[in-house]
Parts: sequence; C-alpha cells; structure tokens
Amino acid sequence: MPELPEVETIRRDLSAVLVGRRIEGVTLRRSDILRRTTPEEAAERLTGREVTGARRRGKNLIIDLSGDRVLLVNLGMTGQLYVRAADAEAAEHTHLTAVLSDGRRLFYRDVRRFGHLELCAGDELAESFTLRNVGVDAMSEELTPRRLAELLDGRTAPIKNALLNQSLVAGLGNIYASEVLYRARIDPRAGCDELGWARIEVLHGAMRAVLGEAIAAEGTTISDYVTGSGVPGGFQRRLRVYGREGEVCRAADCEQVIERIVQCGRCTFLCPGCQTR
DNA sequence: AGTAGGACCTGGTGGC
DNA sequence: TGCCACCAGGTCCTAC
Repeated sequence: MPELPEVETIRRDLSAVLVGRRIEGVTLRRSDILRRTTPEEAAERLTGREVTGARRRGKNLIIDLSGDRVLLVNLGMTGQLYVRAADAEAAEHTHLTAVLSDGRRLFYRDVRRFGHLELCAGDELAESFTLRNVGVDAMSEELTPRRLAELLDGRTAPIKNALLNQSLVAGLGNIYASEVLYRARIDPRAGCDELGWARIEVLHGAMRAVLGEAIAAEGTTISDYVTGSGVPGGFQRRLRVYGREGEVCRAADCEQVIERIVQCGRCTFLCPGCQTR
C-alpha cells in the first residue's frame, strides 16, 4: 500500500540512481497498465530520454525526462518501482522493464494491477489522467491548518473518509489515516463539521508528525511495498493502531484495547479510550 | 456538489 | 488435502 511516505522513499531512492541516466530501451509486457498512452507512445517517449528529476504529488510519482516529457506513476496497491543490477531478471508480474545507460534496469511490477503509468508533456500535468483530481500534498507548505479547515468546511462525511479523499489532501491512505487520527486523538467517525478549529490544528500537526516519522523510517511494509532499492520499510514496527485489533493501546496511561470498525468499506483502527468525537 | 457503493485484480487465509 | 468464499485496498465510475 504505497502511501505518501512509501512513495517519497521510492522517489528519493530513484532520484539518486536515475537522474542523469538515459533510458536505452523499454520492454512493455502489458499495455493495460497505460493510461491515455499507447504502447507505441510509451516506447517512443521513453527511449533515448534522460531522466532529469523525480518529483511526487500525493501518492503519485512524476519522473521528469529530457525533451519536456514526463512519466507519471501511480503504484495503486501493490505497485513497485525499483532499480536492480544489469543481470537482474524480471520478477513475475513485471509489466515494464527499462534498461538504463549504466546498464542497470528499472522494473515496474504490480501484482494486482491497480496502478498505472502515463506519459505526457510537461505542460499537460494539470490535465493528466493521473493528476487531474489530486489535491494539495499532505506534506506541502501550502497545506496550512487554515487551508485544511477550508477543505473540510461544509462536509458532513466522517473525517476518516475525508482524509482518504485524494482530491482534498493528497497522500494519506488507509494505514496513515488511522495512524494520524490516533495521534490527533480524534474519533475517525467524527464528522468534518464536528471538528473545531483547535482540533483541525492538532490534526494538521499529527499529519506532519506521523508522515515525517514514516518517511524517516522509509515507509511501512505490510506485504508488497519495497523501497526504490528493493528493500522493505521500517515503520510497520511503529504503528500504533493499524493492524493492532485486540491489542492494548500503546499510550502510557491507557489500558484500552484497539478496535477495528468498517468505514466506507475499509477497515479503520482506533483506540476507544484515546480518541473522541 | 457531496456522498455512497460497486467494480477492478490477485494472492493469501480460514473454514469445511 | 483440496476447494472455495472471502478479504485486503487505491481509485475510478456511476447513481443518488
């Protein structure tokens, strides 16, 4: 489940090995992973280009290429993007392999195929399939507590659902939404319109803190996620509520048991003692 | 416009 | 042991 910290880790790893390298050749094994891009366009717009940068917006990777072209990557649930040595074989479910100018290989692999790739021109980013509905990045300086309050204003949906809505704040998925609300001591069922200004400020701070710590730990590996160098993250050891149903809350003065509820068809974990409406 | 729910996809798991 | 229903979840689409 690559959420913001996982994608940021992949971005940093890939930035170090990809920038300045040229893509010598591309093998596409499945074309249904492409959006608004034909297989011919994919090969033509990648081959011979130099990687000039790697950016991120929410859970999306933006790989800048020479000639004002951009490769957009959304990893969905099980997507992986990593660089291996020249002699590395493509693992099962590898949908695209790119040979780099230093001989190494970039692999795009996705077991469940919820992810996708898109190629577009640099000035088409805002209208691209991948980014057209993506809101302000959760770690961006633009996301002030005031901006967050404006985004939540007038909404009746539970705060957990709003945090998962990428068109509002981009970057949180099911794991970090639960973790952030626990840190902010807010019940995930609380309506956006029930939160006062003070709690929104706390929520904003919790979002920065949890995501920042998760980035420092190189993300959370539950099953499929690997960093850009192909190794697991470390934040799974630091999760406070996600996946801890039935276990005792880790807060010092709390003896409550973590609960699991279903919201919007997704499981949510919370501490009934620490989190309130 | 905001909200809710189904669909997509595959591997792992638990039950019988 | 084998089979199968079920679950996980990011995001798009459709319907209200």
